[in-house]
Amino acid sequence: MNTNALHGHMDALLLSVLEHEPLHGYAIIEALQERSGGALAVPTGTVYPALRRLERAGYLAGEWATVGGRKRRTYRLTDTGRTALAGERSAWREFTAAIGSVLEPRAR
Amino acid sequence: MNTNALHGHMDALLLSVLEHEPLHGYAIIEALQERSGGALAVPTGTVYPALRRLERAGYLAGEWATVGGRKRRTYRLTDTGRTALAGERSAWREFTAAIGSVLEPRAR
DNA sequence: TCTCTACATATAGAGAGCCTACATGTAGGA
DNA sequence: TCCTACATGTAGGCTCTCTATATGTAGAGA
Repeated sequence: MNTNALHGHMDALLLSVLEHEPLHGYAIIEALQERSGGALAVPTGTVYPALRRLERAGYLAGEWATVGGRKRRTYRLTDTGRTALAGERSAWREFTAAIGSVLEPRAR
Repeated sequence: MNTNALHGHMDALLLSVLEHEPLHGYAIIEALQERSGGALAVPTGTVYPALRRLERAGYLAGEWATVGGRKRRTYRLTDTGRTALAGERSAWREFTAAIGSVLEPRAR
C-alpha cells in the first residue's frame, strides 16, 4: 500500500497499537503489519522519528531496557495520549465519512 | 476538518466530482463542500494547482470558456482519468480497511 | 457613485510528514 | 564466516497541502 497517504494518520495508528500494552519500536512495526493483515508495511525511518515526536508531545513515555543483550526503547501511552487517541478515533470517523460521501455517494 | 490529512486523497476527490459532469474549479470546490455535508472546505490554493497537476497527468482535460463576462476553466474527465478514478476508489477501500483494522479492531 | 460580496483563477513560499538510504550493533543459525 | 533477524537512529529529499497575496468581473445595496 502507498503508505505515503498515511499522512497525518500515523499518530493514530501508533497510539492505537499501544493502547493495551507498551511495546518497543520494532514490535510496533510488526504489530501494525499483523493487525492490518500485512497491508501496512511502515519503514523504520518513519516509525522511530514519529515515536520521538509523540513522546515530545507528551502522548507517549519511552524507557530504555535491555532484553537478551539487545537494547530496546519501550513506549507506553500516557493519560494525555489516551485522550489524544480518542480524538484521533473520532477524527478518523469524520474523515472517512467526508471522503466516502464524495467518493462513493449512496445513489439516492 | 483538518484537510491537511487529505494528503494523497485529493486526486480521488477531484476525479470523483468530475465523474458525471465537467465542472470548473470554483464549482468543484462548492461540489466538494456540498457532497460532504460541509465537512470539506478545500482552499483555492489547493484546488487550482491540483487540477493543473491532474491535467498534466492526462487525467483531466481543461478548456477555457467565458460565462457572464467571467472566464472559467472547465475540466472534464478523460478516459485515462476514469481508469485512474477506479484505481483511486479501490485504493481508498484498501486504505480505510487497513487503518480501520488497526484503529478499530472488531473485538472478537 | 462607492463599497461590499460573490464569482473566478492563479502563484509563491512555508510547513508537515513520510520516504529512501545509510549507519551501527547484537544474537544465533548454517 | 556469513547471513538473517532483531533493534534503533539520522540526513536529506520529495510531495502535497496550506496561507497569503494578487488580479479582475458582476451585481446588490447604501
